[in-house]
Amino acid sequence: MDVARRAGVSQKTVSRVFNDEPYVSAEVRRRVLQAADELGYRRNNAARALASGRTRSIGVVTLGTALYGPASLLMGIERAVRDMGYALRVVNTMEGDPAGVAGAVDSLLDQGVDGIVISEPIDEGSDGTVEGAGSLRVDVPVLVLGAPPLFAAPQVVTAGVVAELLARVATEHLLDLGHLTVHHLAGPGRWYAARDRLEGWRAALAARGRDAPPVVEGDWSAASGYAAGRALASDDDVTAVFAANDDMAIGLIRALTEAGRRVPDDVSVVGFDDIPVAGYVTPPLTTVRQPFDAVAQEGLKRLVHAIENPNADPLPASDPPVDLVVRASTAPPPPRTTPGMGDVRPEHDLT
Amino acid sequence: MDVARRAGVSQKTVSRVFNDEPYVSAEVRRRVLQAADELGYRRNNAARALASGRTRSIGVVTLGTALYGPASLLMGIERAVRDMGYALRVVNTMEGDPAGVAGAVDSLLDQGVDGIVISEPIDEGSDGTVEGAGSLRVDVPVLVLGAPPLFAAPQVVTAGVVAELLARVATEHLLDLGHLTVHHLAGPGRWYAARDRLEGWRAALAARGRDAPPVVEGDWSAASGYAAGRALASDDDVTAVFAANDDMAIGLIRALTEAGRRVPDDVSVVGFDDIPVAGYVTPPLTTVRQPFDAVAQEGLKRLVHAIENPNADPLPASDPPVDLVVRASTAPPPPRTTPGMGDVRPEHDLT
DNA sequence: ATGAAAGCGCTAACAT
DNA sequence: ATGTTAGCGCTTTCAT
Repeated sequence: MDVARRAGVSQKTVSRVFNDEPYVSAEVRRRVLQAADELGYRRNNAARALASGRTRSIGVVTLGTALYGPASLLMGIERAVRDMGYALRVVNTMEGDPAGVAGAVDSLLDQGVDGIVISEPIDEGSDGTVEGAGSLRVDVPVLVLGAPPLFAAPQVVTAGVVAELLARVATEHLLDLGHLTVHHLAGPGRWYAARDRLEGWRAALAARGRDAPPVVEGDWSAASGYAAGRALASDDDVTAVFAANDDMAIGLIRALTEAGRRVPDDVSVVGFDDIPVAGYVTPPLTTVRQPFDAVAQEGLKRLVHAIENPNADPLPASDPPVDLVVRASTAPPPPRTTPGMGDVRPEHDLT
Repeated sequence: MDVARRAGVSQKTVSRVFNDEPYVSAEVRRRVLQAADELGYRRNNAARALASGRTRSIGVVTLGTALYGPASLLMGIERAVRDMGYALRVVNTMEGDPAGVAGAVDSLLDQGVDGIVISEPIDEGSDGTVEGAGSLRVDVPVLVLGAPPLFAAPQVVTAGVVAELLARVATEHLLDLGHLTVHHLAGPGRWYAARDRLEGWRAALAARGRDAPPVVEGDWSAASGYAAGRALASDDDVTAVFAANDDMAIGLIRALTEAGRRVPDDVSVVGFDDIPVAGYVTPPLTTVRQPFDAVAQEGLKRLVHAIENPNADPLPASDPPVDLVVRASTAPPPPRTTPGMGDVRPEHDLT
């Protein structure tokens, strides 16, 4: 090619310079670099991929929501992928998408990627399984974040199953405050993320020998938290609720407050995520923070290891940090008195 | 190639089948498809890109934050890109990144993309300009979302400069309620998104002949809104504030409330974005909603047009819808009385 | 330390 | 309606 001619060397030598291979004299390297610069040369990735069989890119399958958790995780993934020297390709699977995760993976495979990240998948089949996951032939390593392995691939690594631990910590915080039990406002059952939190809550209660009250299921939205709150407010036994995300917690608190149940005086609420406004709503929300960046980095390190060392053993997983943020939405339970309504005092306008 | 041999046709015919080109008999098409299926064939994108000179992919440069606005826009872009039949590559520019937008664009160009989307850029240079934007040679069409054109590229199209309009609507809403003027809690001045909103606010005031009070600048966070609120609370002339995003509005409201200024009775607040919890904080927030999906779709349609018709005129821009969501954080101003503190009553715990 | 030759798997341009 | 012939711009392999 032109750069080679201009520098008076062979094509291969140019290739060596750009790939930082050894055995090029400083003088030749300089000439090549200069020629390339003058010509505005940049190497063609398609040709590289074709010749080498590697694309140096990683594909990620996400849910296509701007929810704080998934969006934060995606940003962490982008950063981790770039830090590892790969390019990132993104495909969303909207909820209700007929093709689902399998379709997204297929499209990534079509595009050509060296590895795939599946971020916080959900069940899609009516039978509670990931659509088509079994039938798809995946010939690159896969990293599943926040869910069990889903595909038969040369190497499947998982990371970020930390939600269960965080849910335990959140529940224990309420128990430690003296609450006899903790109710749970769960996310949609089809989300692995929701089920992990549910399991953590259940485990924390079981460890203290407490019965788990019936679960209320929301859809992550504040509106669903509000609806749950209206139902829960009439039950005086409810003194503590662990909500599976902050949005629902905020809706829940609003419904409780409107029903005359003060937070945290009458009912304590813990959220999940620590969204940006969590410290500024009324009352400031006690919540747990997910280590998105740490999870993404750790997962990617292991995925790239699997890509670059196909026959080596997978890298071991390590435990990410846990971060409980205690604010003002949690307090010890109210003193046990004769049943009856507390002082009902609606404080705020409705919409 | 194997598929061709197995189907007993030429390589070119296989190519025709997979590209839906005309002039293949139904019979041959069937045979080819079957052979491909049996072999688990999928076409190699690198080879396609190399031979055709097109990658069928679009790169997007984003800010790498999980803020609701940018994250929503990114999701809209992904969807739009996929709908147009392209693959999406993502590169973030973290704030403070020395390479900045130019570095991200460069890396996209390295990867090989047919077009580039720059999503909500910010100024990076200390002199208030986009770092290196001028010196970079970009030879593919560029779409800039929410900012003026930044690069000299074969075609540069912009879309989504709707923030200014939305800011006008928000400000006018407060004016219509009877407020004499409206204060503005702006986003960081380096963000075009912040400056657009500032301009819209200023224009709305100017159109009614009102003076624009001094601007308070935040950093999008609820904490910065809270800090601004403490400062504003002591000024009894402040009866209406337009915040450049909902997070800041929520922090602002908290500070006002703690200072004994009731919202909306004493001070009205309008936010920007309609984040998921906006309707469930106290009081439910009046805000404007950005048409992210519409902006992304329209922008991408025009970008793809520029990619596929290099010599044609750019498609005209169209106006996206405007959506003011009126909730309970805005009301007419309080009756003008003798100056003095209202009833100070701190209602909630601090963190 | 450098070069020559071959070929990765497609599509473009031209047959037939 | 189908086939042939060339490359696309690199990396690989093997020489030197």
